[in-house]
Amino acid sequence: MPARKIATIDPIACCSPVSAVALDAEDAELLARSFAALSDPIRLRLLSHVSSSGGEVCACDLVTASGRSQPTVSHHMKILVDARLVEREKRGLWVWYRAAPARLNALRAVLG
Amino acid sequence: MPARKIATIDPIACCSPVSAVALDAEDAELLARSFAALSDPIRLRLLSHVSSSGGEVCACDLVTASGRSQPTVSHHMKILVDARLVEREKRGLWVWYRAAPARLNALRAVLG
DNA sequence: AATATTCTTCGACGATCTTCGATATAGTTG
DNA sequence: CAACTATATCGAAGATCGTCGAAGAATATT
Repeated sequence: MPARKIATIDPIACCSPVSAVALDAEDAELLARSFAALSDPIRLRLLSHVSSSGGEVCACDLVTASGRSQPTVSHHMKILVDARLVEREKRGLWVWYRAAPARLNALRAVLG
Repeated sequence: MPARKIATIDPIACCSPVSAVALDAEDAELLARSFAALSDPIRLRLLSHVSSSGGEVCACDLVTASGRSQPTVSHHMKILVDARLVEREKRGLWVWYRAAPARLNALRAVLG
């Protein structure tokens, strides 16, 4: 089995490992966007907070935990949701976040 | 064995997986800097080019392969070197790069 | 020594990012 | 319906980033 691309179509696992084949421009763009979501310390702590909670975390809890303003947390969580690293569910007035490990697994696969 | 930190001292493998324990500010800062090195499509392609070559790649080769100016490539390669993702060796007039997989492995461990 | 070559650093410009106050939106409660 | 609450969006200020031409540093050649 040649070490070619796994599946260019699949937006979750788009690329073969970095060390296997040189990335084309489109895959690089997609991957860079994902890693950009992880390139901010506040976002990493927000993601870690959600992931390590085991279940769901309320947005209001993230505001107090991160020490940033509410609009700032909302902005960062939107980036994490758009990157498919966390899932968002609104129930009543509150918004609940939970980890979406599939994309993290894909990124891990790309790294090696 | 509790799922605490692996080794805060080690700059290579600094952190336990994101999903295990909430990151502190210092670890998040260090990790964010590493992921930031991967958050640009040009850098991803440069890294991929070096990693997939199997051995060493000359800087001049990277300029033609990336389609960017020579100072821009030098700038990006410096970021990758500073992030310990590639190693640089100067021999005569030429600069050679090779992959440094240890840091990539550490980042992969953090992701899961 | 003088010249040529390869790469790094500098300086600058435009684009993007982070941040937060103010405001808008959606949903609840009286 | 009106008041209230949790979150999202807007607008702006300041910081950081990507980019490249120009200049500088290191090394080889003649």
